[in-house]
Amino acid sequence: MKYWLVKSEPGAFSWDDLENAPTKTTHWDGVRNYQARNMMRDDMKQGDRVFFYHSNAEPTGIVGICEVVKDAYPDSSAFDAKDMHFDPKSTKAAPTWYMVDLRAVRRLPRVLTLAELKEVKSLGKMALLQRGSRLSVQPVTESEWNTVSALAEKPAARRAVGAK
DNA sequence: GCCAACGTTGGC
DNA sequence: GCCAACGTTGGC
Repeated sequence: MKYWLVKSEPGAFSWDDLENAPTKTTHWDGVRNYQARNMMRDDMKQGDRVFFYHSNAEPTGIVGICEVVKDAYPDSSAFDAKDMHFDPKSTKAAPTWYMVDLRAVRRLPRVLTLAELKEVKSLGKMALLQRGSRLSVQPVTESEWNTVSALAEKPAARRAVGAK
C-alpha cells in the first residue's frame, strides 16, 4: 500500500463536500498536470491512503484521510466541451487525462496546518513542504504518513509567546 | 491583491 | 531546441 496527498481548494471541492457526497466518494477529475497524471495513472492503486489537503484556505492544511477505491481511468471531464477542464486534444480513443475515485475514510482529529508541518524537522523532505511545490497529487513516504498521523492525535503545540 | 515559482506555448 | 511570454498555483 502506498501513500499520497491531494490538494483541493475548499471553495471548489472541500473535505465536507467529499463527506457529503454519495458513499463519500468522488471522481478526482480535472488534474491537468502530467506529473500528477502519471502518478495517478501508473502508481495510485485501490487501497492506497491519501491525505486530503486544503489549499488557498483558512487555514491551509491537511484535514482528512481518504482511500483510493478505483484505479485510474479516463477523465470524462476532458471530453465535455462545457466542462471547465475540457481538453479537445484528449479523445476517448487516446485519453490524455485520468482520474481515480477517492472515498473519505475519516476526518483528522484536528487540522494539521501548513505552518505546523513546516516546523516538524522529520518532515523536511516532504513534497508538500518543498519550495515552489505545486503538484496537486504528491507521494508521501510511509514515515511521513506515520509522523503526520501521530501528530494529528496530539494537541497542537503551543505557539510562541504572543500567538493566540 | 501581490507575487514567486513553475508549466506550457509558440516564434524563431 | 532555445527561450520569452504567458497562464496558473497557492502562500501570504
